[in-house]
Amino acid sequence: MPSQTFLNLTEEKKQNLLKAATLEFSRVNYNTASINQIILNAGISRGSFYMYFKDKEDLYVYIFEYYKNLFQKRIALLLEKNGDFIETFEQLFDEIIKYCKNNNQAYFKNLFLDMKFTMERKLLQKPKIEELNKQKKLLLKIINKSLYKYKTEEDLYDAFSLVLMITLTALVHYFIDDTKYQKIKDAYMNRLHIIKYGLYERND
Amino acid sequence: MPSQTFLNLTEEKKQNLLKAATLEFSRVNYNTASINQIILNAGISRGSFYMYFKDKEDLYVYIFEYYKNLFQKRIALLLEKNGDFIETFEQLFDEIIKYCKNNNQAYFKNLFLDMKFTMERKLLQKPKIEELNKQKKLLLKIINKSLYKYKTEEDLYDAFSLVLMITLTALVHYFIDDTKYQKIKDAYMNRLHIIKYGLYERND
DNA sequence: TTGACATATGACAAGCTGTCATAGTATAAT
DNA sequence: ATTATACTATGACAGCTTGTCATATGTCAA
Repeated sequence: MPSQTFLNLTEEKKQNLLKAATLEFSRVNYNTASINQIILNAGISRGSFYMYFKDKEDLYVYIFEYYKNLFQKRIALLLEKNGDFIETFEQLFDEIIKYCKNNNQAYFKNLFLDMKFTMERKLLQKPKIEELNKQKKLLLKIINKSLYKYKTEEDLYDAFSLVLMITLTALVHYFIDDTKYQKIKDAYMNRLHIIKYGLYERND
Repeated sequence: MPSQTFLNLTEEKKQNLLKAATLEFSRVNYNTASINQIILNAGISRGSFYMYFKDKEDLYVYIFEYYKNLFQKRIALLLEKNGDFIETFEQLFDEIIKYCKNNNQAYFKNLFLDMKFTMERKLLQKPKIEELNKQKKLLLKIINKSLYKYKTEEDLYDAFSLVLMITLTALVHYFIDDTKYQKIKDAYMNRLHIIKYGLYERND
């Protein structure tokens, strides 16, 4: 979380630092990214940086959260898709790829390659528990329960997070070898198909 | 890949270094782990270390591969499970947790928390392509195709990797809050259930 | 014993991070 | 207009990191 000092800064100054940081996180992966390089990019002093952010991770998460919120809002798409979250993710997959291609592609590439399994949880969570529950409730309200076998809220929410994870993995695959969109999309669709109708022949 | 120099070392010396490294990777996560600390633990000189391994990652991967191979061998369990890889993973999940609890638990905790989405691919791959294909072929030979809707090798292999991913995620969840085994196991089983029989009510 | 080769060493340069005493700037109050 | 107060900016610094390299030591064969 950035300090109040940072938040008080003029929009210009804030954007300047965030741009400088994004540039560095585009150049190399998270581990290799250097605060030295960021303050050089931004043209600010070492002391100032530590006035604004606790450390590199603090800054990284802040930028990450921005995009996270951006994509999270698009969950509104659920309404257009009649509460079918599988179809929703299917479209989001393409939207996200398109967005990443047009905005800081290199940044997103490093982001997805650095993406950890633990992130899935971060993506599902708003910082505060009340917020989380609110989001969860909203989601469960929008979801068209009649579509699915599993009716309890817990089951549906877990199914939702499963599809989120599959989507994330597909995005990561796409950014590993960014040439083969169609191949990755097909594999992604296959996985969704399994989720929809199951893998087993028999149906006991 | 360690140098020939390292491989030539006596078993004792090799184990000494690997133990020292595992100790450091147990103490802190990968990023924070320090080569300085490792050579201190091992009682060897800086120069020697770089004689053996290119850098920290090189060493980390080497240790990782050891356990990877260990668990990979247990895929033989498929035979006992009549070629049902879902049931196979179900049991492997418990075996792996048990193993980790009894061996370097802290190391595995950090390993799983650091686990990236890109790892899924590493886990599916043997270094050489011929080896990979051999493994893939073997797998497809063992798998009981009659169980599944999807019959082509590509589809089955992708389904396999999907279940692998779900298992990995469950393991990561377990190591995030290691108290709640039953809760994580239940969620894992739910996910496998979805994979088996599908999520949709209708079946078109 | 000598050479040739493999292995081990630690001082070193170059880089990094986080801190802190100091300096500067803005806003409010007298 | 001047002082007080609070906020903001600075860069030198200590203490850590890594990877390299000239040098030293060990080992085996001729």
